[in-house]
Amino acid sequence: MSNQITVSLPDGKTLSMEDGSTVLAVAERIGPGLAKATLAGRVDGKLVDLRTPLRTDCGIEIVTARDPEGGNVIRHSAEHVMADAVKRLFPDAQIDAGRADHSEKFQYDFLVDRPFTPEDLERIEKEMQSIIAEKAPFERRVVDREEARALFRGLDEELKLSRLDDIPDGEEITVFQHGDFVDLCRGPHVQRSDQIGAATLLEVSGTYFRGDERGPKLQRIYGTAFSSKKELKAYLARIEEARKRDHRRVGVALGLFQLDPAISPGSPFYLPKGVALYNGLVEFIRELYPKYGFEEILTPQLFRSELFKRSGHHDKFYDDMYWFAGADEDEELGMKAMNCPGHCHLFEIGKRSYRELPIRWAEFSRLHRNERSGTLTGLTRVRSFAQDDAHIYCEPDQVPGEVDAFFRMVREVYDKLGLEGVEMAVSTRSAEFLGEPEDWDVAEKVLIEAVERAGFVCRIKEGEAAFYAPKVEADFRDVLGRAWTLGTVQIDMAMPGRFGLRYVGRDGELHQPAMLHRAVLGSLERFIAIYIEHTGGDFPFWLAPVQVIVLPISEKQSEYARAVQGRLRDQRLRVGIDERSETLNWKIREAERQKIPLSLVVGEQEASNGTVSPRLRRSKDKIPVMAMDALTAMLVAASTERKMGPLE
RNA sequence: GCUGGCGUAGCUCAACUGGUAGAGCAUCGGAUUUGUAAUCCGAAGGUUAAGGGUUCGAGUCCCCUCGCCAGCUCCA
Repeated sequence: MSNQITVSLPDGKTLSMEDGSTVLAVAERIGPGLAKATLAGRVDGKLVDLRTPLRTDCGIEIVTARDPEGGNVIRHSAEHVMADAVKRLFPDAQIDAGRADHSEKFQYDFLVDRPFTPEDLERIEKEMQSIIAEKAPFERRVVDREEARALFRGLDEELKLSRLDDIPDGEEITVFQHGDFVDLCRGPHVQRSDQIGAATLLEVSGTYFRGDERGPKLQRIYGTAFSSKKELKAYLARIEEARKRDHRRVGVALGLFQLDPAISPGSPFYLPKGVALYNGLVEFIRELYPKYGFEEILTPQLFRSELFKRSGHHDKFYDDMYWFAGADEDEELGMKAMNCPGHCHLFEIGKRSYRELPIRWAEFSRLHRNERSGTLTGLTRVRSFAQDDAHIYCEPDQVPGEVDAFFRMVREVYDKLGLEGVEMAVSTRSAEFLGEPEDWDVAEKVLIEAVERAGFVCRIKEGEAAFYAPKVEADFRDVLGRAWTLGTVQIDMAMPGRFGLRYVGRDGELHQPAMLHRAVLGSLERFIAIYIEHTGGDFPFWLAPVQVIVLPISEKQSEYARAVQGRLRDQRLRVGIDERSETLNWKIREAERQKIPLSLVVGEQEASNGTVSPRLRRSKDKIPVMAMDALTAMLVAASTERKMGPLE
């Protein structure tokens, strides 16, 4: 029994420990300070509870609050503390299960006879504070199924008994206890409750047991916890900043769009400034298309359902589309929800030769999808949208080159937009897929290799692909650390076959082309929402709805100010003017609030010598007065070369 | 769709346990003619989301419709 195992530490040192020692014991051997700070361990890269006995030689890292995983351990423990607090205050409540999710929140579901009120949350939070102050140690126990069953039966925790039954035979069953509260749990957990430095409850919402609408209705409480009050404060500040940047608020404040869900749910009404932004993005992509070999096409908005039967959408996507009865008897029309069926049909209309491949067809048409009402959110989830969509038909051996070109375009576009830190995620086939498994293996491999060639970080999302294609998603993390999917490229395994697409090859025989779907910005609506929140409305100069505003100091300079505006407008710049009888200070304040990149102050001096006094957004730095000729040339260059700032 | 929380002026928000619907910004009018982030005065703006009910009296309580927000396979 007293065999020794060897554990190696991150710094290369090794320790000889008794077989069955815990992570905590290792930390204690290293030093008392580290032992005190220990929250969990990483054994051969895998997160484990600090009480788990070590049975074999292994590499160990000690997880403390400094480790990002440490926060998750703290939140996972705070979740138990919250459930404990609820049980103390509401002894009849049944516990279901909790979770520390990826967004720095934790949650726990309860079966109670009435919904929790905000006052209840305050009481629960207070109770949590006293549990934390009790410095209750967390204990881990391995139990067998019968013990666990007896335990939760004794506590009248029926939901928990049901959860227990979900655990497959042969799997180790562990429970964690602190004070009198015991829960079925894998861990890992903190040593004592006071390692939860700061915790607060955020909101309550309803949910269902196992997400099943027919099952019991539960109450879910959300909270968050950190190792220190300072971190909690920073988190709350981040939430507040996100709230301020909410595109629904900023979009309306900047006069970009209006939403009227009562009149058209899930569809934006774009105002002129919003259209400037929308068109600016479309024109940007459109301008790059010749370089990347794309041609734009336009296909109908309504198709007979025959088309969607061929594409498979009538079968797999029916409820997500809008359908109409046509004028002819039995005619069913489907509103365009995606461009690909129309593109495939267009491909098959002509006789295609290998000489014209790759065919790269792009389309910016508006699409309509019947999204469930509860899922609609601002511009991020809408029923009416457009994509910078394109489909590529090529010979199979041309696929890797096309995927490489996609990544080049993604990089160019995101760079100009100032989007950094994009990661790629390859989704592999799910249980339900069309086509041959061997073809999928090849396609998945092509995508992974292309991501690596392009030098992006590559993650794998097992089983997350759409039924017809493995895909790569460009995941972008915004300034607040939230991840969003932007562009995507997919290799279609189904549609060329379903449409019977053929081209004449070099050998004179008919062959089936490979087909790619790709979008760089993805949905323009979603992109605009994300971009508003990322930039806070501070758009790059080339994209700003109003690029320049002219600010005459008094009405005496009106005429000159209009001349300045006219001259810049002649160069296709978007230029406003503020001729109101307000102070200069007020006009500048307004220009700042409207996030206009450049203000041009014109007073008596400027008017008399043909100059302007430039003022950059968010900058107090003095800029010397500039002559109109020089300024005009500079602004035109900044706009056409798509620079971030006007005077770069 | 379902669960919970909500819905007051164009926007942001007030209105004690049911007792005369208010403020700031925006808008309009007037004064002011301003040199780098808030000039002054005044006016107008509401069927309190729609409908129904309880009450002497409803923004407030109840019912219903519409809409918004958060969440809704992913595990103890």
